[in-house]
Parts: sequence; structure tokens; C-alpha cells
Amino acid sequence: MKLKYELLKEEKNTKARLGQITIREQTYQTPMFMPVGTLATVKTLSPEEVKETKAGIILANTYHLWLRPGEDVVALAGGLHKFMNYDGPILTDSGGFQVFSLANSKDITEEGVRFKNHLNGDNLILTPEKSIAIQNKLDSDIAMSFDECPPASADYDYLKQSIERTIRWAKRGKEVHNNPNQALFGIVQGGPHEKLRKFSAEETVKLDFDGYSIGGVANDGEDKEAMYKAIDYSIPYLPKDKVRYLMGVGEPIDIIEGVIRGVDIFDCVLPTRLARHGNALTKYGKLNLKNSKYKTDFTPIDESCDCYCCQHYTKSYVKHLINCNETFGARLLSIHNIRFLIKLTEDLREAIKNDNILEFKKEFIKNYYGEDYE
RNA sequence: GCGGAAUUGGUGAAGUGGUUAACACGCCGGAUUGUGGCUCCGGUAUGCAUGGGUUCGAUCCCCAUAUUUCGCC
Repeated sequence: MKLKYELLKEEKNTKARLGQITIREQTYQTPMFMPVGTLATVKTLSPEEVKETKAGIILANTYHLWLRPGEDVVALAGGLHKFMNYDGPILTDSGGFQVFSLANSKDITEEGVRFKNHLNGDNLILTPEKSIAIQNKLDSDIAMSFDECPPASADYDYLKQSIERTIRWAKRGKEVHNNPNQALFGIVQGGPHEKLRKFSAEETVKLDFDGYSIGGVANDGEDKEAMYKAIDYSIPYLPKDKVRYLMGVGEPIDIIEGVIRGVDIFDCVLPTRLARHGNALTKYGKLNLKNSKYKTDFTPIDESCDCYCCQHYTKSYVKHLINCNETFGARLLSIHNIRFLIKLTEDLREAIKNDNILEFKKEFIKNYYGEDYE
């Protein structure tokens, strides 16, 4: 059975919505945060540890798995779930963002993107058909359309021809998609421009996907206002009975703002990347455990957190591990940070039920940024 | 006891008679939003063992002292 989305409730004062996704015969509530496991592993965590954070869907990446170990290896293993021993739902990103963010000397044409890969510089070409074929073989539960992800600095004229091409790519991908157990999502682009977002959303919806994403946000220093505009200009044109996914976001405040604007699911590398760099997300803001003030702080990172790290370890100990580059430190912080964002979505769902999400946001900001914020 | 060599920040060290003493590690901060990277970006010796001297000017030259180290007896 492919993905099913049900809208359960709309919040009274905002566009926030409570919903549920049934996928892989498992049901998860939205808003939801999806941890990122690019190379078929949420960095430093075992699948059991991922489950313990109460994560539902996780991400894996077409581009990376295509290069290593190759989609045929994964298919031989019996698909991504068996390969990585994760029985929860898996979404694969299409590779569009990776081509944009890390490939060298890329050449974007109607056919697809030619580029040199980041591992050995081999010349490669990724097309919509190729991306979908790889994802079909990986056998993820949700595949993403192959899109161009232009930088935030792209001008209007460039964006216009880019989103038109991305729509043509989406159509081509949909035509070759042939995994009956796999949902396929379309991606709305268009930068911070109302007209372009509207056009991109309407044309993408016409192709009738199983869910819709808002892409092209949180790129290379784009400011938050531009991101919120991109969401505001996209959401009205997306069907209410389909799930909405804001790609690559993110920061706690951006998840809250996204939910308020009608987004259902999010993914971001932030919790795991911050963890590897020694940072912890907490109700009272981000902590940098490398700071010397935590050297003899024998309290948990967050007293109220129910994660494995906070239940068993102190700031002092985690700091020590981070300072010594011990992988267990990154693991404990990854568990904590992922759990923090998932708990945030749990709290947001509760706020939607209670129709008090604006109060929730206000209270969150007060705690996270301090009294004098805004 | 005699002779030689060395002495630069928390550490390993580069260096020059003339504005701000290289670099690395460490340390102290910061960054991080569809993840190549234990990553990236800042800051970190008002000082060159101590005391004299030469010089317009010395971390750099000379002398003495101290410490370390090597060789010989």
C-alpha cells in the first residue's frame, strides 16, 4: 500500500494542521520531523537508537547511494530497508540538491545535469529518469522528483526558466516511475517570488503526485523572511488532502513557523551535524558543549528531556567526549538533538489540538532566545 | 673538574640588527537548515632565560650568571 495522508484537524488561528500518514502499514502523526541518513545510516546511530527518538520516516540519498555502494548492490540486498535494517519508512531525496550543493563544474541542460562527482571527479550525468530508476531500485517508501535547486541568489529570469524545466523533469520522472509500493512527491520551486511559486505549485499539482514539497529554501544564507515567503506563496496552491513537506528545514523556530504556515513534515541535517560539532539543542537555546563553562557541569543537557543521553549522562561527560573526539559524544548528542526536534513536533501537535499554537510559539521564543527577543 | 651546544607562548618549534615574532597543536570563542569531510571561521607571546654592554636601534652581536644537555677526565 502506498502512502495515505489524512487531515485530522486544522488549528483555529493559523494554517497549522494535524494529520496522519499511513505508510508501510505504519501510522505516524504530523507535523513530523525526519532525521537524515544520507548514506543509509543516520550518522553515528543504530536503527534501534533512531527508533528510540520516536522517529518515523528517515531520509536517505539517491545521489550518495548511487555512487556508493550503487543501487544494484542495495537491490541485491533486498532493498534499502533490509540493507540498513530499518523497518520504518524511508524517503529518498532525488539528488537534485546534491548536484547543486556539492558537485563540481555542473552543466544543467534540458536532458539533466552533467557534473563531476565529489569522490573521484568522474564525469556523470543525472537525469530525471535516472534518478527515479535509482530510487525505484533502492525501494524507498517515498521517492522525490528530480528538481533543480537554484541558489537563493538566482535572479527572477533564471528562476523562471529553471522552474519550468523542473516541471518538465517532474513529468518525465513520473512517467517512468514504476514501483507500486513507492510514493512519489513533486517539488515546488520559485525562490521568494509569489508568481513563480504559484506557477510552480499549480503546474506540479496538475501532475498529481502523492505529496508535495517546498524546495529551494534555507539555501546559502537565504534570510528567514525569504523562506517564510516561499512557504506562504506555495501553500495556498497545494491540495489539502496531500502531505506537505518543507525540504531541509531545520531550526526549531523555522519548524514552528513552517507548521503555522501549513507544513506537515520536515527534514534537516542540523541535529546530527550540530551534534558532531558539539552543540546541543535545548528549550533554552543552543548549547556549545565545547565551552569551558561546562567542564564541571554535572547536570544533564536538559533536565526535562527523556532521551537516553539526558537520562544517563552529564554535560561534563559529553563535553569530555566531544573534546577528545570520541564518537560516543557525537552519538549521545545526535540522540538528544533528534529527540529534541521530534519532541518539538509532538508539542506542536498538542498545540494544534488545543488551538493555542501562537501562544506556544511565543513561549518557545521566550525560552529559546530570551526575554528581549523581537 | 675541563670543553662544547642550547635556552623564543600552554606544547612542538621557525625566524631577523630596524614597522604588527612564521607555522602547527592546544586553549578560548563563533558558524552549521533536501550532510563528502573528527568541517569551516576568528582570537590567542606588549614578548624571545636573567643581568650588563655594543649600537641611532637588539630576540638576533659581545660579556657574565642561571638552567638544560653532550663529550672528556
